[in-house]
Amino acid sequence: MTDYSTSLRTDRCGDLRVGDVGRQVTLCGWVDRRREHGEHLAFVDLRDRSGVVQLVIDGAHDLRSEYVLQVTGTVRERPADTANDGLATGAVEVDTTDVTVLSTAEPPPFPLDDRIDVDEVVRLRHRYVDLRRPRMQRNLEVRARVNSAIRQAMEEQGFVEVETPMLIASTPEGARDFVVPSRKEPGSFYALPQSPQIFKQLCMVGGVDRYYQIARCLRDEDLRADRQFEFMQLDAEASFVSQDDVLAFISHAVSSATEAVTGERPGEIPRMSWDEAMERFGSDKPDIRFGMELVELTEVFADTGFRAFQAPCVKGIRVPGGADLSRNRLDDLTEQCKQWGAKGLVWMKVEDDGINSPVAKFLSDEEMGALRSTLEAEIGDLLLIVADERHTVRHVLGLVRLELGRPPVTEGGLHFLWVVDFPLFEGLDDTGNPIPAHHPFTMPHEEDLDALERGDLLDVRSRAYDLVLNGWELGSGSVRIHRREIQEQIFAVLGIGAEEAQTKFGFLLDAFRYGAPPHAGFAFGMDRLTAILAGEENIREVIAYPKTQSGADPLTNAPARIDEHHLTELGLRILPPTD
RNA sequence: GGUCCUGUGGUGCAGUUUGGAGUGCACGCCGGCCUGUCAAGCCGGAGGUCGCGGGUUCAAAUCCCGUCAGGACCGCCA
Repeated sequence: MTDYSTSLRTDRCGDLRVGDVGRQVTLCGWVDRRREHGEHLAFVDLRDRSGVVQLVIDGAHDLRSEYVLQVTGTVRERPADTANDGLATGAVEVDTTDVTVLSTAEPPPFPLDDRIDVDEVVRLRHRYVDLRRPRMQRNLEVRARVNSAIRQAMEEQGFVEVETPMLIASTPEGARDFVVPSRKEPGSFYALPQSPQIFKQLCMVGGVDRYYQIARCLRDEDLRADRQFEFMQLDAEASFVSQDDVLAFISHAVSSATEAVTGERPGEIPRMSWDEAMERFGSDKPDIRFGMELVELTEVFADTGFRAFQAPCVKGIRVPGGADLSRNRLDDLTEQCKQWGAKGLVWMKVEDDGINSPVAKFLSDEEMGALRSTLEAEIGDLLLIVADERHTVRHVLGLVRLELGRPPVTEGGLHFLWVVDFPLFEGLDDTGNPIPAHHPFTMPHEEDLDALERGDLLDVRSRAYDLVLNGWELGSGSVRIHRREIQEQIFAVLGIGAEEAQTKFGFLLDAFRYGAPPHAGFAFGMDRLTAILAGEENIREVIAYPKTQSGADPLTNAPARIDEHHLTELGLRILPPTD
């Protein structure tokens, strides 16, 4: 039990219980609420990180909201019928004899009440006030507990924490780098790390056979509910291991973090192949908390006369009870599907007297029957069908499924999932070169080395894997290539020549010449894991000082201009805006 | 780069569809009353560039155009 007493206080407000009755205590905290009954009786809820306790004050005091107080008094049991069951300290109160105002305060810019959703930019501008709210206190605590549990879990498994630099050389692949100008070498720039990827692989060559780091990563890409410019990853890498070993290490870590927050350890995390995830859920990060899976209909319409269904792939989803969606909503949904890349969306309402759909007249009775039985349609359901190239159908229906079925973050439990057997390449670019799905050091699946040899590149799976939680991609990893000839083969199919490879990745390739162990690793986003465990839809809620969607910080007004002489020193000049 | 939603006293909202005086609700704030409240209660009061700019109109929070800010999403994030 931590001792929270200090020179200024004996106890924390929220810790007082019936067992403390009779004790004289000194407390420090903020005025949460006041209930004044004239000159001779006032109730003041005093709040600190631990919670609130009711002070009973006799005599006049000018105590306003958010004043910081030090009070001394005696803990006593509340009179009969005045206990507050809704409060942890509700059985007691402090009969206050001394009150010292440590700080006065202006009225807060917004109510410190978790029941009211205040505009986020107002909260961020006064984040120091926002952080006093129980919700934020709790989220920061959840975050700290997750961090601690992850560290402990990695260390239990023999991982060594190694710190890697923030000022590094820009690497050409991947996300847009944040850059930092060099003063000593004007015109040259450092990049801030998108991840410690190369450093951790160098650690493997360096004999650190189990590396981990809770690392800050920075990517200059557009922000989202689950993405900030800077974010924290558990980054890990191990030597002399297989994919299964890595999955076990990371499963242990996320299970420990989950247990630390919820008190319950999740069972073994199931695995699903990338192909199955795409076929059944239309996503490589399937949210398996709910059904509405994608159902294959290509065969049903193999000989159809309906032109819109004469496509390489037809799939549908059944929305239980969705027949009451309005025509407007369906039109919006159809429009959205077009924006997502489909030619259109076919909807059918299953009603008492048959199928209600604008396209029903184009389909034969056999097709209708087969459709209903394949989708297991029941009266009151809505059926949504997309026909197109297979990847488009999966993608669009996957988004439709989430749009219509995704539960709130706090519902449906915690469903971790390993997605394995990713393709090595996700397609071909305009010049016919394959696009690596992961990074170019990802080991091809050993069973698919023949296909790689033959040049059937899109059939080659990789030893890459993702960890998914409730439809959020927590992170990804892979077995790395440590053999020179396979690396050269990959570079060759990627169209990267020996010289280019040397320029881009020279120091890693050089390192590999000095004895590279087989190794594999993983990294996952701590903010995302923490948000879901805290029941938040948005990682900003678990970050003390986040940025808005445009990348600004309303608290400090970053980003900001810098002085001319500062620019000059760095050899920089700002161009006029172009438009 | 794109689609959609939001912007009204300190805070949360209604009002915008169908133009007619800044019209309303709740919280907070200020003052008064109040000895068992706990989202205390009662009485009174203050507080507004309806995000900003332009247009239409006799008249704009309301309609139109532009712009800024915030949010959700697509693209992007090897």
